[in-house]
Amino acid sequence: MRRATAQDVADLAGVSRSSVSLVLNGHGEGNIAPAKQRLILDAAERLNYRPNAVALSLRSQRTRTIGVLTWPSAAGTSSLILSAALRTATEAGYLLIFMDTGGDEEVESRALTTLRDRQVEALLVIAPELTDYRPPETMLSVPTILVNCADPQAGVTSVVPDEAGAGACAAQILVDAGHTRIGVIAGPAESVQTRLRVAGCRQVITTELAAPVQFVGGRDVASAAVAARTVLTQAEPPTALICAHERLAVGAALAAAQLQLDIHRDLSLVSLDDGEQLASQLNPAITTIERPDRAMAEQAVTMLLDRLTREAEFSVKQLAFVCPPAHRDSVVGPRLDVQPEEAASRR
Amino acid sequence: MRRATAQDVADLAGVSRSSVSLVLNGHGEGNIAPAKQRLILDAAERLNYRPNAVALSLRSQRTRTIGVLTWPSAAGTSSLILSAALRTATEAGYLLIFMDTGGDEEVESRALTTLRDRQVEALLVIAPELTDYRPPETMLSVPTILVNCADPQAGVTSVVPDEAGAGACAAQILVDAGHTRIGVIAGPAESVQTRLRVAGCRQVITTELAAPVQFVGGRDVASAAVAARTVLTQAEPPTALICAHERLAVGAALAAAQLQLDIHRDLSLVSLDDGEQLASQLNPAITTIERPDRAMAEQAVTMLLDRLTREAEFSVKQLAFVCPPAHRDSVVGPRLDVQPEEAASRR
DNA sequence: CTGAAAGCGCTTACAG
DNA sequence: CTGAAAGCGCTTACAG
Repeated sequence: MRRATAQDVADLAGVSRSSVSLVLNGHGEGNIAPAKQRLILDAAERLNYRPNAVALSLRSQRTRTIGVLTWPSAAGTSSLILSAALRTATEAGYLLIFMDTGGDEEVESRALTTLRDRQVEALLVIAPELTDYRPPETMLSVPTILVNCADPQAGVTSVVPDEAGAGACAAQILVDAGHTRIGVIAGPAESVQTRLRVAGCRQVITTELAAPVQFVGGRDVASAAVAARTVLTQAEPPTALICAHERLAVGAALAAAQLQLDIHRDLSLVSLDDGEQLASQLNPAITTIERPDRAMAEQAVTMLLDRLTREAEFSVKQLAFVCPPAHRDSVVGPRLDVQPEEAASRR
Repeated sequence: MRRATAQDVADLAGVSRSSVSLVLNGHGEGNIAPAKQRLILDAAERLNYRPNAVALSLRSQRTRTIGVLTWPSAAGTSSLILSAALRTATEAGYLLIFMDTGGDEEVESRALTTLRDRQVEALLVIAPELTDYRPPETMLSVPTILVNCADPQAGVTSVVPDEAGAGACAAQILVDAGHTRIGVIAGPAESVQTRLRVAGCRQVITTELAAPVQFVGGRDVASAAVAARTVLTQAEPPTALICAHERLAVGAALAAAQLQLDIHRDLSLVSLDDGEQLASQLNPAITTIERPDRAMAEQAVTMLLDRLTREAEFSVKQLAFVCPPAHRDSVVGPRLDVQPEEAASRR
């Protein structure tokens, strides 16, 4: 069954296509006789008429479509970013077309061509975790925003989490709680995201504490467990741990369990990132510094829409979003081993 | 800078639009003089001409676009399904337009209308975990496949994992290894996915073992840890555990660590699902039954494309994909507490 | 107040 | 061998 066109409506109502268009777009008043308006509305209703968006696009030269490029891969991209971007765009009447690059420049280039052919009005590049992104030349022809990745040359505007700030926040929480011996499960050194988080920790710890801090590796759950075990079994173990990622926190929790260390009583723990809602599912729930995925996505899409509708130029090149702490039950003051005389004096 | 149109190419080459179209679409041979063909090709190249896909769609009445509806929410949807669907569609020259329903029928209905207006040729409905899905009436006008969800009335074709088979497979692995006392961390009872997995386990265990099996709850990491601890500390504890989901396996691993139980030596563990690659990151890596996300997505898109290009009707109403086991290091035979005389007799 | 015409960018018969 | 015309479905000036 073919979809009804404006011509079908016009035929049924006994008027011309122009009249149908006028009435259905709210320009009937003062132009079309009230009786005819009713006729047209009824006919449209009866035929279940809806304008063909493709024809509309060709006519108006606007597709109301935003291309989304996942880089280096769609796998791993935050579904929170996706859903927030989706919702914001939909509410404004825009559609999102997704394409994956697979981290391959050749594929990326073809994807950009396809998107350009489809006349997308703007572009969003989304990365699973903060990385550098070097936009190809062709990208410049359409308003573009990078989400969770940034152009080192700052040629393209980006919306990113303040990862260093997040690391600093984590460290500050522990320092404020009174910890002086802090260990950091740092994660893979080649990751931009991890490097920034650790740098933020280091900054706070070294200035506030003037105490040595231990940075150990860990790239997945198992290796984080090993790293945590190593640092927790040495002579003067840290009283608190910072994990650069929630998976590392799972590893740390595993190590603590093996060592019969209670995460509330014996050891404090702060984790960066709770995108997978893993850290918050542990017992006790781990205090985390969250990545503002929803806010970043909303901001990016909103900026794009503003640019498209109001022709407003982007006023900033990089927007770094604060990562808010979620205080849970894994942080308390350091455990002071109670001395007999001290205990006595308390009475 | 405006994009070049076929008219621009025609003007530059000094021919008509028709000739440009003919040559650029490979119908030049025998129709257009070789010299003119060269002229046209050069002009197109010089102007960086690419046909406008919107105009093409209007003309051909084909948008080469598939709508993707995430249900009940985009958050949590497997990025593996997304990336596989993306790749398969892209390779065939099709585009994917995503819309989220947020689990709201009103929103879903609006999304379907929008997709219909945009003239999508087919529809994919994707769920984060196996659930029932009742397609609204309006859906029936375009070829549709449900991925990871199924229509109880079987009105719409669906591609799903064989969750019961996955559960059975997990149980069989432990039975084959010689375990007779098996505990199951079952997960939330209201989840279709979980219910089927547990039913599969139960089936195998009760027929193969004629031994009682313990099913305990667990809905997240923390509660799974509690459940595992309960079952492992009773009088005759199970020698092996099945977790209906990898998050539950993390909980079980935590409980085991607290109880100083070694997952290889003292306790075997099989987990369903490794979509987040959590179970495989533990130490030892946990044997899992994988969800065939990639295969399901490829199959669904391929069926849709076949239907669109070859007009082939769907021949099956439901495709249940086998969930393949990934054997790792968490399964060995049950630990037989070595009796002195037994040990002696072995010498 | 209303219809005929033009045009968005394309391709495919159809004349010549 | 090549160009003019028609038409996909729409809207917006423009005549009347």
